[in-house]
Amino acid sequence: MHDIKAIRQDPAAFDKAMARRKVSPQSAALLKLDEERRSVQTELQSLQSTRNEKSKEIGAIKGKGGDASALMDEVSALKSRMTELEERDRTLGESLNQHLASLPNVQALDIPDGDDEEQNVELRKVGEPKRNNDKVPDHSEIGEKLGMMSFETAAKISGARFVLMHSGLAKLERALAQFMLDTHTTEHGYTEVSPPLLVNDKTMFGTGQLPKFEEDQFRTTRGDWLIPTAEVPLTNIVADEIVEEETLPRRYTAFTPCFRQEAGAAGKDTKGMIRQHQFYKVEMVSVTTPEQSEAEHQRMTQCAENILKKLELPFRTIVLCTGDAGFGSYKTYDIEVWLPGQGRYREISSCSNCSDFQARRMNARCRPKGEKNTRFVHTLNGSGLAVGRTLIAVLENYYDPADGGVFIPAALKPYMGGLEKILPVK
RNA sequence: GGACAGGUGGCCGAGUGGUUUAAGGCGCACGCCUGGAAAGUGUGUAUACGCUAAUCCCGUAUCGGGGGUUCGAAUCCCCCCCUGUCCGCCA
Repeated sequence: MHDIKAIRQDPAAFDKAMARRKVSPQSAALLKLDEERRSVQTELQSLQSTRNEKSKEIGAIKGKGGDASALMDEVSALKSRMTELEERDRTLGESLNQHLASLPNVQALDIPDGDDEEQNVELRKVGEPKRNNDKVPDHSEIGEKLGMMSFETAAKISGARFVLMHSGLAKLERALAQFMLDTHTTEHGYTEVSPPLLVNDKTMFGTGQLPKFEEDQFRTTRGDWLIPTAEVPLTNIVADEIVEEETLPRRYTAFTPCFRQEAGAAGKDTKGMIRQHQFYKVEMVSVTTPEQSEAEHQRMTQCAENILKKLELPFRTIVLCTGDAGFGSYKTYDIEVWLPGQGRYREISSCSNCSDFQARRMNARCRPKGEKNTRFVHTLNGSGLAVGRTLIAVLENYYDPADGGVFIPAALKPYMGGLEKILPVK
């Protein structure tokens, strides 16, 4: 959501920012609505003022037993115009808000311009990618050969884009989640949260899933939405709140299932568990002051990277160009893990600074100590990490071609009861 | 899911159509008093929009949310949401 006052102040700058997002100039249409609305409000408020004053007089006259019918007629005469203005004000406000809510966030100035992922820029690489001399199979093949991963059974039970795991792999998934949560809570200072997984319209609007991305979501028969990421409930913790700035930054983490229709992804990643309707993810969310968000963004990205370092998985971090960044993003770093089975890096985490974009939609504000005025908080979210994709990365990077087994990364052994290796079931 | 009772400022709480500009209390902030503190005492203490140099002043809106009746609504009517208690169901 954008600040109409800021657009009023510098319409050209706003159009320029939208142009980087491939959005045509919007300020003229927005300001026209805004101007008309304010003139309607000015007239309406002056009529309300008159009405209030005269009604008070009527009260005083009647209190003394006098006749106020002349004044009452006068106020009655204002009514039709007032109703008209109220209606107009409402309509204009709605169109203005709808228009503002449909536009993506402005991007940071230091972000590379670009049309798609081809123009993303690599910032750093950590770890040595294992070249595929050993002919590492795809994770789905590894999993099925282990006898612990079945897309067929999942398809029978549910349909396409689901997977069922058992034994060692089911436990490995749980171990990964535990390990990530423990690291974030004990080393990175995040507060663990167990949030609702079904949320209402307002919440989905707050983080920007609605109204534009409705077709990507699952909805219950009651009208609740299944969260597509824990970012949604975690960020909305501060919705409609005014928080003291001393208490910022606030850092939340949660381990939840995520549900996505993958509506626009037909034909993409149909094999394996890269892209599913349901997957587990450990999410990080930070709420900060405007001054803190840039540093917090770096910090959060490092927290995500730290998980991969501990798991000794090779990765690279990239900054998304203007054409590839998400709707609410001010700046986004993606972390991509090396998958030997695919012979390339694949997204495993996305860390975004949403500046005040979500805060405006949620009406989430903060107040500097001792000051009267409030301002909007900044919100950030990042995967820390996508558990399913991390499991894939472990399978492919720790695969042992000698016996088709998978070694357990040292960091996970305590969570796997000391197990060294997952071996195929006989 | 059903029945009943509720939802008023940071908190408690009065208020069933008009001097309510939401009483009063608590808390908080600042001052007075004091050697210092407590007690006492005075003042202030929501958010948004508009106007504006301004966080002053002024205007408007907001008493869970939305709509309606009325010259005038915290108060009356309708719909919805939430909380509590009891019943039912359930892990």
